[in-house]
Order: sequence, then C-alpha cells, then structure tokens
Amino acid sequence: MAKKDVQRGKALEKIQAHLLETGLAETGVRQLAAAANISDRMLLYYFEDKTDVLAAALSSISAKVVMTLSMAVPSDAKMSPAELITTAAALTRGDAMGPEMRLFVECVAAAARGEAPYEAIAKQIMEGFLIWVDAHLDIEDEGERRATAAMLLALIDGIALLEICTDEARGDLAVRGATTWLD
Amino acid sequence: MAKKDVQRGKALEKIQAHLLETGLAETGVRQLAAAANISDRMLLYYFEDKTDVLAAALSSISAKVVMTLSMAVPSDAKMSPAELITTAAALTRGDAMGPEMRLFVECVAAAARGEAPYEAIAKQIMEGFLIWVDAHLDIEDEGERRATAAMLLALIDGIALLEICTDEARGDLAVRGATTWLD
DNA sequence: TCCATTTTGTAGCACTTGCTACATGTATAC
DNA sequence: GTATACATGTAGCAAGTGCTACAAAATGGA
Repeated sequence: MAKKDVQRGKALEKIQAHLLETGLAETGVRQLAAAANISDRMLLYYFEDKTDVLAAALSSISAKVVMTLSMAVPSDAKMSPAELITTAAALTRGDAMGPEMRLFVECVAAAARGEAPYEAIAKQIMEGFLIWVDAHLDIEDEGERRATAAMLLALIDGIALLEICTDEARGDLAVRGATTWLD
Repeated sequence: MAKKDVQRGKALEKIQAHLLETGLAETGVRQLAAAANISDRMLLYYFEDKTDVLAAALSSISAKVVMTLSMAVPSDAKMSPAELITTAAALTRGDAMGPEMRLFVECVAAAARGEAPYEAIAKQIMEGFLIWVDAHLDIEDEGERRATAAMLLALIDGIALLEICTDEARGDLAVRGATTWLD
C-alpha cells in the first residue's frame, strides 16, 4: 500500500511539471502517463480516473502558487494599490510564475465550459489571490478595500491575458499605466 | 456555385450562434454540422476543413464585436478612464456581450496552447478592443494614453475572467473599485 | 435531349479517447 | 512453503475524431 502512494506521488510531481510546460493541451491519459514515465495502465492504477489525476495535479500547483505569494511578502506588509500592482506584477510575470498564470487562464477557460475539475481549481486560485491582495492593501475601510482588491485582482489577471495573446511589451505598458493611475 | 456559397453562409450563421451558446466545448465536425442542421459531409463540402469552419465563424463574431463597440459610442467621444471603464463594463458585461466575452477567453486559452485558428482570432479581438479604448481616451500625451489604454484593456478582460470563475457580484465590486481609483 | 458539373448521401478508414478484463509477476504474512 | 494481497504488463473494447472514396441524384447549358 505504501509503495502505491509513493509512486503516485512521484507521478504527480512529474505530471505537474508537464502541465506547467505544456498547459492543458496534452492531457490524455496516455500523454500524462508518458510524462510521468509510466504506463497508462499504472496511471489509472494510482488514480481513480483522468479527472482525479488532473484535479490532484492542479490543486497541488494552486497550493504552491498561494504559498509562493505569501512567502514573497511579509504577512504584515501593507501597500498602496500602485505598490501592490508592482509587487504582484513582478511575481506573476516572467519565468517565475509565468507558466502558472498561463495554466490558470486555461483552467478558467475550461471552467467556463463547465468541465469537470477545472471550475473548482480556477475558483480556488482566484480566491487565494484575492485574499492575498486584500491582506496587503493599506486601506482602512473594508468596503473600499474589498472593491479595490477585486479591481486589482482583475487587473493582474487581465495583464496575464494581455500578455498571452499579444506580447510582454503590452504587459509592461499596462503595468506602467496602472502604477500612474493607482498612486 | 452560387448555391454552395449561400448554404455556406447559412451554416456559418448557425454555427456562430452555436459557438456563442456553447463556447468551444462542442467543436467536433459532427457537432458543428448538427448545429447547422446539415450533415458533416456537407459541412466539409462548404468548408475546407474544421479549422476553416472555426476561423470563419470566430472571425465573423470578432468583427461583430468590434462593430458593436464602435456603434455604441460616438466616434469622437472622449472620456476619462473612469467613464470609459463604466461604459465598457456596461457593454461587455451582462447578456449583450457576455457570451462573446466568454468565447473570447476560451479563444485566448486555446491560443495559449498554440492551437490553429485561435491565436489570430484572440489577437484580433484584443487589438480591436485596444484601438477602441485608445480612441476614446481623453488624454493628450500619446505615451500616457497608450499606457492607460493597455491598463484599461487588461482591466476589462480581467473583470470578464473574474466573473467567469466567481460571480457577477465580484465583477460589480471590481468595476466600483476601478471607478473610484481611476477618477 | 444529352452531357458535364455541382450537390448530396452512404459508408467507412485510420486514428485517438478513456477505461478495463485478464493474466502474470512479486512481496508479505502466517 | 503456501496463501493472500498487491503490483504491473498485454491486449483490447466501444465510442469518438477528422476526413474521404464512391456513387447517386440534381442541376444547368448546348
């Protein structure tokens, strides 16, 4: 029994790396199994079914994202919207979390069409982000803070979207625009 | 020859409606054909292949989106960022353009994984939006206007994303946050 | 009318999909 | 050692994929 769990864990890690590399394009059981260096037969021995594999992998990635965010900034740090956007942009853009953001967008899209594990995952990441933003906003009034947090979250996600289908320069531009206006 | 084109046009319109209803979830040739009330054999008689069908349908939808945007606002109207966000939110959210926005997000996600017709379409819609935003921004300095436009575009897209995977209330909140800060 | 072209249906191919039945190997408990 | 549970390979199924070959029908021009 122990061995199964260990092997399952190893497979899961390789599959996470695979998803971060290739997105949701290659998520067939045979492809996932190949990424984990095992047979599809074994993949479905370690996991209930394909949905179970994806849910586990994506959930783990989402947890790491939230962890990364909270580790990167002292938990009691409070910032202005402009500072927060700058910080968030530095974290989410570029190589560090770029793949995660792309994967996240694909999850949202998959969630939009109601596919099985994606809806929950997309929501999970979104909420995690929102809590992080809210927690570091230097705004007393709760109503205003929540509205600002929602706006900043949308902005961060939107910049990711913008970069996916145009280029990095557009992202830079958007960040610059945000910092000037949100000061 | 004429008949083929006419039938092709009819099929195309039904397929557009189908895509707006169901997103990119049901894009098999048989499913697209069913949506157009023809046999798959005929669909591939009217169009080169599946990619051709989707490219034609999505391209047409994207053109309509751009048209809707430009029709909704006088071409010489200039607005502050806050006014523009309010206007854009009113247009893109809700029943009027909601389906289009959802479809757009799915296109971006598909583009992220490099699938055939989606990359071009996503870019096309994004650029159309950007031009529209830029054209109605009441900002003299070109550099500042372009940065602000990119930021607003990201914000609009981000709000769409936010609404897809949480709910409408979050979108409201984000719009409120945006209008207070961008004034 | 006859011929050529366009339009349409039937059937199917080669491939991928998620998943499973069955058998065999291997380790562990007694 | 033998029984029992776990682990893993081989093979394959039923359904779905995009697409096409072939032939019959409809259409139009001479």
